[in-house]
Amino acid sequence: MTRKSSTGAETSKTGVPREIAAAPRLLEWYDRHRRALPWRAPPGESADPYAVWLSEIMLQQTTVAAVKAYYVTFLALWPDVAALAAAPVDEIMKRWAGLGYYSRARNLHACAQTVVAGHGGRFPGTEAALRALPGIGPYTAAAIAAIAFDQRAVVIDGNVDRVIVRRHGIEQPIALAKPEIRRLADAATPAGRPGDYAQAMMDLGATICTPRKPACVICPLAEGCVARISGRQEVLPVKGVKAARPLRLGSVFYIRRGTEVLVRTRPPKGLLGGMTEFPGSAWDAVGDPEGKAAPLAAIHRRLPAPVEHGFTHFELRLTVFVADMPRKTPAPDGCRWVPEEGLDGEALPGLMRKVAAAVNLFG
DNA sequence: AACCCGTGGCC
DNA sequence: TGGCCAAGGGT
Repeated sequence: MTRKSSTGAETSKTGVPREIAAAPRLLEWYDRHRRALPWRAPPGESADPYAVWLSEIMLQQTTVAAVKAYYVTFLALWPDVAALAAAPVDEIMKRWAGLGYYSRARNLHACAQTVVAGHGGRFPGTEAALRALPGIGPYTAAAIAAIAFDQRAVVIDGNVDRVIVRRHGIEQPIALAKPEIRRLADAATPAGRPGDYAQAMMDLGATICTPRKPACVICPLAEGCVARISGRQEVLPVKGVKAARPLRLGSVFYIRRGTEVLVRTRPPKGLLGGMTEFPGSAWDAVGDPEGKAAPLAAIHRRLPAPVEHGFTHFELRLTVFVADMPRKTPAPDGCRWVPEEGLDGEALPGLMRKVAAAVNLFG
């Protein structure tokens, strides 16, 4: 007979939690349907900790599709942790440009240097030691320990959250259910093939137990899934209350000197930390509609349409001003001239690429 | 604990 | 079109 335990976990007639029995089913499915990804070792081969680490950092809050090309480039430029540690951080920022969450790039470099200087150039093989490295949090430490070092670690990412919430019919928002999710994930994690199990959960979440329209009909874990049985697979997980995204305004100045353009480097920490930008005003509720924040006194033309960009927690609308300066105009303090042709090679974030594109279009 | 931190693709 | 979402970490 079937009953519910106090945690809400389904139990079989033997009293064994279904999650334990589910692992072999999941691994069998993984062996047939695993995605081929550039950072994955072939079946049966052990993964390179450096490759696993690099991919996991890039994949933090970032889609597989966006990561692939960056990963291939990084691995070609810096094939091992020593090479990455020896690279100038500016070069890493440039190659990271466009991928977002730029503190990851700075931490990537810091982590590589720590591994070289403090661990003899080899990644530590325990979850606790990995967790102590810059840019490696609970998820990434567990993932590397499991995938690269074959250790039984409880790997919980957004996919695992979603799969477990559905499988157990948890009706609370994920943020409130974290402790229970952790308990259930721990109970479900097998001792054998921990890396494959972790990646199987991610593949399941990415291809079958997707956020929208999950493909329960072909799901290897459909049996015993509370959400599936109750028809609530498209309702769970319940979403939490989202904070409103305020609008911030500002100005940005695209100032040319012949074939060069004026740029500066943002402070190392905070939004777009360490990245290159065109000079401009602060971003606030008021903005700079008249272009008073111009770094050089000049005749500026205002582009007909502002550049808009969505960040995680606010929306930005930038008024773009364009000016042309005489050949020998010196760069103001904190700014420098760079060839327009070389902008692609700068550590230019997506927002600033939008600005450059708007200038090319209108000005 | 609650914010802060990018970007592109999806429907 | 706009809100949602993606292999989270730092503070």
